[in-house]
Amino acid sequence: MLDIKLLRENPSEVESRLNTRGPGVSLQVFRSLDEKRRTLLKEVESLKQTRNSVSMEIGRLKKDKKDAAALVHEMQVVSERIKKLDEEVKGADEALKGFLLEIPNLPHGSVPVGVDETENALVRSWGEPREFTFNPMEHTDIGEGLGILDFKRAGKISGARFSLQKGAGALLERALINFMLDIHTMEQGYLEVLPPFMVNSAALTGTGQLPKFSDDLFKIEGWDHYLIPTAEVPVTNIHAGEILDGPDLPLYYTAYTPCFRKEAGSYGKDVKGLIRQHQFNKVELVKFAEPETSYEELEKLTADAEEVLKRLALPYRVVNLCTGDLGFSAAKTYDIEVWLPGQARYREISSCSNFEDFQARRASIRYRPRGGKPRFVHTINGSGLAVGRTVVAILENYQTEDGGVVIPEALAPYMNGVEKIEKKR
RNA sequence: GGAGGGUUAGCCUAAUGGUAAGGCAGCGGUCUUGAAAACCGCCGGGCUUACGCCUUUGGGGGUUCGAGUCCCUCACCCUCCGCCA
Repeated sequence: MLDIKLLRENPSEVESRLNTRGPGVSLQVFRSLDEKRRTLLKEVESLKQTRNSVSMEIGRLKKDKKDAAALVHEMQVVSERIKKLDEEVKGADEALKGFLLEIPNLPHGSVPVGVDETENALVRSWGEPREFTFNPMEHTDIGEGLGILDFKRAGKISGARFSLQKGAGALLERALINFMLDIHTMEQGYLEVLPPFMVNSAALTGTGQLPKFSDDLFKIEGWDHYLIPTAEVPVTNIHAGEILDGPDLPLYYTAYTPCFRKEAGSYGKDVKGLIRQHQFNKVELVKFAEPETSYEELEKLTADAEEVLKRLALPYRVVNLCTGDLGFSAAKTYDIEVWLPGQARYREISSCSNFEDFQARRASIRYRPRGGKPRFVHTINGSGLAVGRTVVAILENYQTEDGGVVIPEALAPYMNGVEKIEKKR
């Protein structure tokens, strides 16, 4: 949610910055709603002032055993009017809030202006894609060939966009989760949390998935609960409605969770394999920081996610998403894209964003600077990393000509002695 | 699923239906070489240049001139019973 004062004071600037995300945002509606609300508020507040003081007078008269009938009658009329106006104010409030909840965040000044992902800016790249002496396969063929990925049976159990991992395939997933969490907790200072995988609608509104993107979410029938689309939702909401101590900031959290997404509107895209699933595992990094340091923290968080790829010796690049490709709640986002030899292209494996105070305002997450008044924190999060896509990257980058897969050296301690996944003869 | 108890500001704790009291922590000041103690002030949110005004007792609704207080309802927490990995 944007600061309402900013919308009042600089509507045209806000409008033009929002429009770099794509056409169609108009603040006309806001102006009229806001003015209507303030007019109503003025009238009802002055009536309440009258009622408050007269009611006190009535109390005094009754105490002195004097007659107050005339004043009581007068206030009956005033109260009726207040009741009616209060309803109008409530209506105006809800309309205004509803409007504000659907306005996306303002892009940061360092975000390149552009229409779609073709205009994202390359920030850096790391590692050299391996030269193959044979034609590299896609992860689906490798995995099915090794008997560690079984999409056919996953389809039988659950349908399209689900997977069944077996043997070394299941172990690899579990090893990666532990590997990533260990780096984040033991070396980078994040506190591990294991949050609920179902959240209520208030939490989803806090981080920005609701009210606008309910189509992407799995809702539990008959409950006000949804499966989480990312650990960002439960972890960011850990501090919803709280005032944190300034000296405690920044706070670093990491969490492993499965994530559930409908992937509505992606029909035909990545239908094969582990790339785009209704359920996938992810290790998430979440930070709460003071506004003055939030962009430094974004750089550090992105580097923390990159470290995982470096340890696994997987080539990647980092791009700065342009305004048109930016997510609803983000002010700035770095995507980390890993090299996939089977597809001969880079694919997103992590998305690291600074939300500034956009989520903090929606979820009411504040901190008290030493001795000062409460201020909204800045929230930063990113994947560290998407586990399923890391499996894809390992299968494709470490494949051998005989159809096997070598386990990256750094992962060896987590693989119970398995050094290479090989075909059974 | 059933029964009972609870939710007041960052924390703790009051308030015969009469308009949220007090303490702790924190911040500023006086005093002090410095600190502590003591004393004074500030210390939920919004509007206002200001004086002030409105609002806030878990959420929503009702009764009333007036609700922390009475009624209804929902959420959450605690205790016990039932069921259960």
